[in-house]
Amino acid sequence: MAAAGRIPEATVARLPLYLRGLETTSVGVGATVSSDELADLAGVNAAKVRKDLSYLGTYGTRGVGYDADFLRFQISRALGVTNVWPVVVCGMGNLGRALANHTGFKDRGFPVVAATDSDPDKIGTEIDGVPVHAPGELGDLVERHEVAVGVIATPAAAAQGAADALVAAGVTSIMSFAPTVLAVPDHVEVRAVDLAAELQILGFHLHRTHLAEEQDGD
Amino acid sequence: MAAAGRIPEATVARLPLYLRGLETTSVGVGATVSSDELADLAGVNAAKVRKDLSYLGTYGTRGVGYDADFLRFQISRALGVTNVWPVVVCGMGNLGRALANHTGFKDRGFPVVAATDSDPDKIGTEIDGVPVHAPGELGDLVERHEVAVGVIATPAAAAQGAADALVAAGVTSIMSFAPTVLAVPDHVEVRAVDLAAELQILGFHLHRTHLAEEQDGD
DNA sequence: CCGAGCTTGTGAAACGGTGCACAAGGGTCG
DNA sequence: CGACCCTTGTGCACCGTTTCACAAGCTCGG
Repeated sequence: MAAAGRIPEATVARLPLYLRGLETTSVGVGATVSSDELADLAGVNAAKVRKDLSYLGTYGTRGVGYDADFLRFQISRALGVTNVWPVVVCGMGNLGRALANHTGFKDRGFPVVAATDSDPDKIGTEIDGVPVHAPGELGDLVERHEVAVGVIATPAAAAQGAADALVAAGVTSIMSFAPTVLAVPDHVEVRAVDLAAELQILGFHLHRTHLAEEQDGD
Repeated sequence: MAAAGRIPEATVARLPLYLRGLETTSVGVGATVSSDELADLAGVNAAKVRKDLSYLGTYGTRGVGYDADFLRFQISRALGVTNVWPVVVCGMGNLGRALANHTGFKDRGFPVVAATDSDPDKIGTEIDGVPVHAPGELGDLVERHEVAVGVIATPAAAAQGAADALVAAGVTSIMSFAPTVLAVPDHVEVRAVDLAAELQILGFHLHRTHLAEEQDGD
């Protein structure tokens, strides 16, 4: 299996979990992890770990495991974590503020360098150290800070406008929390996170087990 | 295809999107939607819409489409949206506060009735109308408010403790934002949302296209 | 009442991902 | 130095999901 062939999307989605696992456990230099241990750290099974890592290259040693440090480096490299991708947050409501201040972003190479909001009271201020600008300045902001990723945390009604502005400014990666479908060109990648939808999926299963219990119990 | 047979997990995950689509477009009583229109509203393709809806039952009319109101009702019923599932938020940091105040939750049947935090300054206060309690009171809170869903928005280190407390209190549905694997019994369903991991997936593709451009361009 | 036109519902094929099971191969100890 | 142990890497079968393609079936106009 070639070192840098096509990596399946499902594998890409798990690489951050492996990396997280390797980084949260303080392993000494030269220490090894087995696929079993890494599986526990990431919450998947060992077969998947081995198959996933095999897409990156042959970095393990049979009978021993993976050198933790080396593996961390290789996953980081595959993910491009060596780069720093500046982020702009559109919409500084409750969620936007929380995201702008989220330490996990900066820690993993995604510093929030600026934000936009349509509220005149917020424009020109700094919220938790992040300067808030008018939506119209998005193009400037992207260019000035070499923004690579846009996070949309506006109300649903404003989301498409924000997306359009981001795309116009040349941003090709968008993470959207707005409960809405965004229309963007093909070369732009959108990851939509609908928190309420997520809860509704939990609700579906709750509902199911409730029904089953009623039918069963009486 | 039976009306209430097993619904594939992938379909369940899309039902909230269909519902969202139907609710955000103000369709008159008696209006119909075609699978094509609904596909646009939900951001999927028409074939998937038809297959998904066929798992719920035969609610469309050939040559016409689906009665929008009736379909909305049927999807709601399948999802159990008629029920209200009270939510408790563990960890009132930036993210927890944003979630507790998220209107999308209450609007879709998931009112945040209480929160916990370990900060003594917050315990006993109300944040945006949500009373904050000590983590030790979780059991009481769950019982008193008939909490059905726990949202974990604590730092990673405190997440397992919060999960344990929720499980001990009888909660079987957990949505976790902590970048950590949670160990829970089999009957407990966890949906883990790692926001930084999400960005890293975007970063991977950014990295990829950057590499391709470099190799291509010079 | 019939035919044209449209949209659903659904077999069936294609696809991607998962998990098993085991050969390959390095380490270790006697 | 050889036998044993251990863990990786991977071929393969399986499964859930997606997509296609088309028959079934409804509506409407003539």
